[in-house]
Parts: sequence; structure tokens; C-alpha cells
Amino acid sequence: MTADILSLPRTALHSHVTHRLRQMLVENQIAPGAKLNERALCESLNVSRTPLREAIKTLAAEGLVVLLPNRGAVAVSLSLDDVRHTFEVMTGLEGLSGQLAAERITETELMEIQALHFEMMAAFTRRDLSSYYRLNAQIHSAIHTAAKNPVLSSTYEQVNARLQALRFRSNQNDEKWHSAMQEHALMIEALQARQPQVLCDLLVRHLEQKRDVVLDQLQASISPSPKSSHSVAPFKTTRKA
Amino acid sequence: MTADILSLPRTALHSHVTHRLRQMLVENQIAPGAKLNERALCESLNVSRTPLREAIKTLAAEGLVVLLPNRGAVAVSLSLDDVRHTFEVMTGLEGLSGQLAAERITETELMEIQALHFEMMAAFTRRDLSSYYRLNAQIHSAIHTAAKNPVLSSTYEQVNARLQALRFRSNQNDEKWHSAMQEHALMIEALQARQPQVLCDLLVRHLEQKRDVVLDQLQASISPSPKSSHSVAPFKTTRKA
DNA sequence: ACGGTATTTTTTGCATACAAAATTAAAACG
DNA sequence: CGTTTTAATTTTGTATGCAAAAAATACCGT
Repeated sequence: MTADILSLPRTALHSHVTHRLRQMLVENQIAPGAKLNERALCESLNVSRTPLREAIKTLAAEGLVVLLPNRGAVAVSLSLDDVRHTFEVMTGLEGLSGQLAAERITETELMEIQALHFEMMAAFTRRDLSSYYRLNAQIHSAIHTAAKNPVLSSTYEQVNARLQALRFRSNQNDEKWHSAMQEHALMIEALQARQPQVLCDLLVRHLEQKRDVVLDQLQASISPSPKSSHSVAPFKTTRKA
Repeated sequence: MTADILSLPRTALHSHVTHRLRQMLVENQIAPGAKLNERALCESLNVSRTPLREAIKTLAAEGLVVLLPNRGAVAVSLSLDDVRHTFEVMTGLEGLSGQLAAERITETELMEIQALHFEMMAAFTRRDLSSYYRLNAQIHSAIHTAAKNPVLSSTYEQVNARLQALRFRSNQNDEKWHSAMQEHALMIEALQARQPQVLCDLLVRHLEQKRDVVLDQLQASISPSPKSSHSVAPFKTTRKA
């Protein structure tokens, strides 16, 4: 008994499919490099091919899938260089966001971020990783909101989505996690003191650390054992032995 | 006798339509705020509704059109704040691009930019505005290429496309044009000297100037005479007198 | 004549049908 | 047996058909 929406689905089917597909890509329910079979997805999502294909075109524009002429679409699979380039852009955008946030943040917004930060410290103290991730995302999102530039926010989100599919774990060890917490504390201070450049630099270094972790993990996941967890290889990694 | 492509259109019809529509939007053949009538566009482009609608979804993801549920799509119409926000992002991206270009540019690339710069000086001397625009775009594009980050380039292009539709004229008067030329000369120097921060600052200030010109022109085109050249008003500017 | 309601027309959104291409399977040949 | 060729199947790309919603027009009451 699937909990279908059969009352008011009269609007926005393609939009619904877009969201669902994006979620599947970002959450790795569709692995990087995997082919998007229209028939299969149609059945799985209970829609016809028309809205599905429209959704795929949208996701292609967002860079989450790649269109192969006459061969359909595949989930984007980032090379190491792609990841480097994407982080470079993300870093620039996040730095800008921090700068603007430090200039434009209101007292209420600042207090909310401080509250989130305390919650995050609690999560850290308990070593509650999932809460930590959630709060971390919320804080960064709050900074973007404080920057008060919707174009910047949506651009950042779009670029960020491509990396989400990598499902990397930062803060593997306690030491790095601790230093990430300290960096966050410094960010709050920079926001309080309304120091745009300081916050910008902090965010940039923060992201560069994350980038290095991601790149290390990616490299580790491909060079020694080709178990293709989230393979970077363009197409089929399966070969006849 | 229309020069149709009847030999090899067997691939990428939606892609072709996307390009054509994007061009029409960017070149203002479809005015900001104008409704995209599917039937009309189908006839005009000689395609069925399926590839047309797919193209519209792509352009919606690029931010060139806005989808209204059950009411189709309209060409995006930027408010003054939208323009401000868009320029803010553009500035950040172009600054980053300049930084990276100054770090990564090769001798050959630098020489090509210098050549383009001399051509631009020629165009300026002749007060050949259209050549100037073309060369200006080429130089900026060459800088992006020199930054060697495809993700950055495509992100920039996408954000820039939304502003292209404004069809603004920078360098209205000779004085501003002259100072723009001087700024360009300084950029070349910064590239030669491989000074990332200097180039970044130059590009940022360059774009901020352009932004101010655009905002002035936009404001002038709406407050005094509501002749709706490229209207910023959300919908119909025509009212019964 | 005017405001509001009902009806027609148009337009959008989705599903389906059909054609070309690609992929896979089978067959023929070496 | 392996390789290439050929046929069947699947899959993608586009066109068309149908239903709901929106817009436009006509109608009606006051």
C-alpha cells in the first residue's frame, strides 16, 4: 500500500519528479556514472516519460546528469579535476557569502547562528555525528541567508549539489573534528565583530580543508582497490574476468 | 525559402531549440516578461511541443525563464535588486577568475590577450563600438580560459546570460570609455606581472562600474517615461488610459 | 450600461504512439 | 571456436492526442 498522492497531484508533476530525482542523485540512490533508464524510472516514479524527460533536462542544466546524444542520461561522475574545479568555485562563492554576511547580518540572525553553534558544540561533545552534520549545514545555510543575496544562494546550492553525491565524511578523526569546531568558533567571532575579510578567509580555509579530505578519500577509493564505491571511472567498471 | 537544416537534424532537436531560444532571450527577440506561447514558438521553430517544452525546462533551470504553474513560462524580468544581486555574484566569479588567470596563464595565452588588447585600442581609436564590444568580450573570455577552470567558466556564463538580456550600453560617453581602456591596460600589466590580487581588484572595480551604469540606465528607463523599453515591471505594463 | 456569471476557446500538462537509433542476441562465415 | 554480419529487441527522441486549467468571450440579471 504505497502512500500515493492521489488527491492534488494536478499540478507540478515534472517539478515533483525533478525534486525526487535530484534527491536520488544527491543521496546516491543513483550512483555516479549510472545510466538513467527512462522506462525503469517511469515505473518507479509512476509517471509517464514526458515529465520524466523534462525533469532530466532540468537536472542536466544543473549539472547533476550528463546527456549523451541518442544514448540518454547518466548521473554525473566527477573526475578528481572536476572536484578540484568545483571546490574552487564553491570556495569563491562561500567566501563572498561570508563577506556579505559579515556586512549585512542582523542581530537576530547572529543570535540564531550562535544558538545553532551551541547546539553543535553539544553534538560534538556527545560525538553525535549526524546531528553535527545537520547543524553544520544549518549554520552554513544561515550564513548564506544573512548574506541576503538569493542569486548567490541558489548558485551556491546548485554547485554544491554536484558534490553532495560524493557522500564524503569529513571529520573522520577526532583531531580534525576538533579543529573544525575551533574554526567555527572563529567564524562566529568574525560575524560578531563584523569583519568581512576575516570571515571570508576562515570560510575559504575551512572549505580548502574539506576539499583536501575529499580528494584524499577519492584518491584512496580508486588507486588501491578498484572496488568502485562511488566510482570515478567514466562508464562500466565491470569487466569479464 | 527558409534555409532549413534538412540533412542532419536527426540528433539533438531539443538541444538546437534550447540554443535558439536562449539566443532569442539573450538578444531580446523575446522581451523580458513576455510570455512564451508554445504554439507560436512551435510554428516559428518548426518543431513539436515536446522538444520545445524540454528546452523551456532547461532555460528555466538556467534562470532565463520563469515557470508559472499551469500558465506556462515567461522570459525572466529582473528587478533592480535582482540586477544588483546578479552583479554581486558575477563580480565574485570574475574576481576569482582573474586571480586564477594571473596564477595560471601561459605565455601564449598572455600574448594572445595582448594582441586582442591592441586590436581593441584600434577599435577605440576609430570609435568602432561594435568591434570594441566584440573584442572586449573576447578578452574577458580569454581571461576565463586562462583561469583553467571549466566549472567556473560555465557558472559565470550562466549567470552572465541573465544580464545579457538587459542590452545595456556601457561607455556611453567618451570619458568613461577612455577610463575603461585604461583599466584594461592595467589588467594586462597585472597579468604580465602575475599579480592575482591586483587583477582581481581591477576586475571587481571594472564590473562595479558597469553595474552602476546598468542600474542608472535601468532606473532612468523606468522612473521618468514608462515607455517600457526592456521593462522591469513583472507583467503587463500596458494599462487602459 | 455595468458587474457578475456562464460558456466557449485557447493553452497548458501529461500520456501515448510512432520512428530512428543503439544495444543485444543470433546466425553465418572464416 | 572466434569473428564479423545480420536480425531482433530495447531505448531514445519526437509527434500527436486527450484532459484539465486558464483565458477570452458571450450571456444575463439588475
